[in-house]
Amino acid sequence: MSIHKKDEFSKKENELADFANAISHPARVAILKEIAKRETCICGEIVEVLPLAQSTVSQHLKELLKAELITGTVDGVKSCYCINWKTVERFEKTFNEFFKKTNSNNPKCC
Amino acid sequence: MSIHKKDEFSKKENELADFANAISHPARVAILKEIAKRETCICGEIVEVLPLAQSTVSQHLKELLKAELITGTVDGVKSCYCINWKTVERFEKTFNEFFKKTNSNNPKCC
DNA sequence: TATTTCAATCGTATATTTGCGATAAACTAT
DNA sequence: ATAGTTTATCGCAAATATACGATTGAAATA
Repeated sequence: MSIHKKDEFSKKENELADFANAISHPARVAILKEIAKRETCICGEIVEVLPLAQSTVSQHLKELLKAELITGTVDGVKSCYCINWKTVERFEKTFNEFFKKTNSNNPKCC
Repeated sequence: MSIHKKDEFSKKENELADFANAISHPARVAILKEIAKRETCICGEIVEVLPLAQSTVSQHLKELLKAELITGTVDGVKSCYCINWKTVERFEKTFNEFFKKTNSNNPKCC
């Protein structure tokens, strides 16, 4: 928290960076894809389709939860996960807002 | 390259993760913002507006270049940088494609 | 009740990222 | 030629991230 000077940057900059960080690992992208392709929540089964140990997958799920990209509930012995579309849309909006402000085909650019 | 099993995941998953990784640090977001807000390329001046050492900023710029998020040219003793809007748009597209496939307001979700 | 199953957490090893100062390389100005 | 600018790179220290096996706890089942 001292060498990584996150406090020196604005809230928006950190928000965008944090979100990006959540999907900055192929395993987390794969997990999201696996959850998103279902009609309902996914209960269990995530570990089986990933080339990673159960504890590792659990850690990645924890990070996705922390970023509020997924929601989780407990169903008996199983854990169920869903995409949190609200967060996905919020990121989309923040990203577009951030990058769409300026001229995207400036001839004066190098 | 062995402990981080990136090879085990698909090309698209890695592409999305790599892009996200490039903007997963507030300093890099701040750098992009600084470059994007100009009408033309930014030559020099980046270091002054960031709370980081020159060498650190240079490293972040290198990463943004690697991700092709910015382009760089040399103008005498100065280095000029521009946003590579093509990459920004490609990410936007990949991201939307990835997340828009499924129902975003599924009542069966937890 | 005893056993099995599922998933979170702990402990640990290794790899990567972040950050800075020092230096180098290349151009500019005197 | 010399001195000053600007930026990339090197070398290092510290922080984080990634991955796994082992363990734990809680619920399901025999």
